[in-house]
Amino acid sequence: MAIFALIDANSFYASCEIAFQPGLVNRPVVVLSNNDGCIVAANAHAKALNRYLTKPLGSGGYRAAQPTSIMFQPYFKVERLLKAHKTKVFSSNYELYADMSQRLHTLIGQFAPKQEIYSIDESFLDLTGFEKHNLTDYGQQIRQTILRGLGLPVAVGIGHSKTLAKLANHLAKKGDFSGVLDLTVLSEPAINLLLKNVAIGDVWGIGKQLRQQLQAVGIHTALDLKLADPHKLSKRFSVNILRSHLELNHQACLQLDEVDEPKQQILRSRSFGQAISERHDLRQALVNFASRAAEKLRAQGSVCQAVTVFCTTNPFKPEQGAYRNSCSLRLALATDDTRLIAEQVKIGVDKLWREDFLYHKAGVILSELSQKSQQQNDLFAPALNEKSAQLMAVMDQINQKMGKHSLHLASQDHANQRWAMRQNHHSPRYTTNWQELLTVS
DNA sequence: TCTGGGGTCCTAGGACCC
DNA sequence: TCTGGGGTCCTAGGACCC
Repeated sequence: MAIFALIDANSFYASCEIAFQPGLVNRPVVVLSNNDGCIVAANAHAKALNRYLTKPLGSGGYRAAQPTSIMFQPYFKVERLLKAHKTKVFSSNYELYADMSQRLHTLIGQFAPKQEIYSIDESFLDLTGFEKHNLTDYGQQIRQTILRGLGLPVAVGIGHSKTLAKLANHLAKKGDFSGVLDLTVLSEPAINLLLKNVAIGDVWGIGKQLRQQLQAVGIHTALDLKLADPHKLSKRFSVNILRSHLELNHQACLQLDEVDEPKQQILRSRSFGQAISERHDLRQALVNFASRAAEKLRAQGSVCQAVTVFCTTNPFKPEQGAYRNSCSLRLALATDDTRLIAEQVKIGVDKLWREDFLYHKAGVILSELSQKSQQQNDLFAPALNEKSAQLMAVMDQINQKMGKHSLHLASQDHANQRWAMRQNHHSPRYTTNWQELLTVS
């Protein structure tokens, strides 16, 4: 029988910050999204502040106020609460988190021949054939290695399917298991007892909508889904639910995905630090996004044939006027040249632009991607330009060596960006920038 | 004043074909 | 007068994930 492990860092972004400022370990710590918009990571001390929050009553007043979570709360709404409890607040420092993530996955990978890097802070391992080891001890070894090597706390969940490994990981974080839970050695009644206490919405793949639909047919816990009649499930729901049902019954439907497939679309979007009211600024912002997207495109060796541009006003301020629109453009020949993509973006901006709106967010999507190495010339399109490839390669090299945006298009106008992100609580890039190394006094 | 960003997969429905 | 049915492909939108 297959055995999967899921290793997952506890509140990863917050833990990365604490790793470099260990004095914070007993204080609430939160990390904010771009623009210091809302809370995207919180350590246990910060999550404990949940008890001070309650959801407002529904408009009918019939629903009881429920405690809610500080996760994903807009920062300005909880700023006072956080301050009152001496919370350390960080803007997101993705350069640091990405570097820590690489180190984390490298360490995890040493514990099994097959690894799937599932997200910035999660890896699956294939532990099939490791049955003769004590896998709980093995999980503890993984935890110790990562704690010693990176100062990051992780939890380890083990089961006969990915869904069960996820679920075990979820339970391992909760307390009674010292960070490691191996379901493969538990009896069926013992497992069922655990599943009975997992809400259906906490099962991997069940979001808000499906949770409500499942609850409506009497499925409230992971155990309910495990014991449900598969025929009834497949009549009423999509194949995903049936798959979850099987996976909860120890039948692995999802395999380990070892190879890192190239992305099928590349998206770069941002909310602006300050709303945009001039076409020139929107164009400048979108050309900047296009430039970053094109870098990512080249980094995975792809070319794109479609460019989509979108923009929207602030959905939280409809009184300022609401407008959102998008525009897709196709290129005659797929490309990875920043200049050609930027050209399309400018055309898109002119199509989308309406006077008298305050633009709050915009983005660029590159799609219809294919591998550059397999690209064919089109009889009716301009021939592939070798100089373009050389120029882009030089641009990428210089920017990698000298820092982002060292070399950019004039229309990006890098010194003068009124719409740039707000980031008032940024920590140093300890591991990726010589100017920002940790100093020890 | 201040509300994130980047992805994948699935499905329904329309266009089109024979 | 009577006006089918089945298949494929594509796209938009919804739902989910972290």
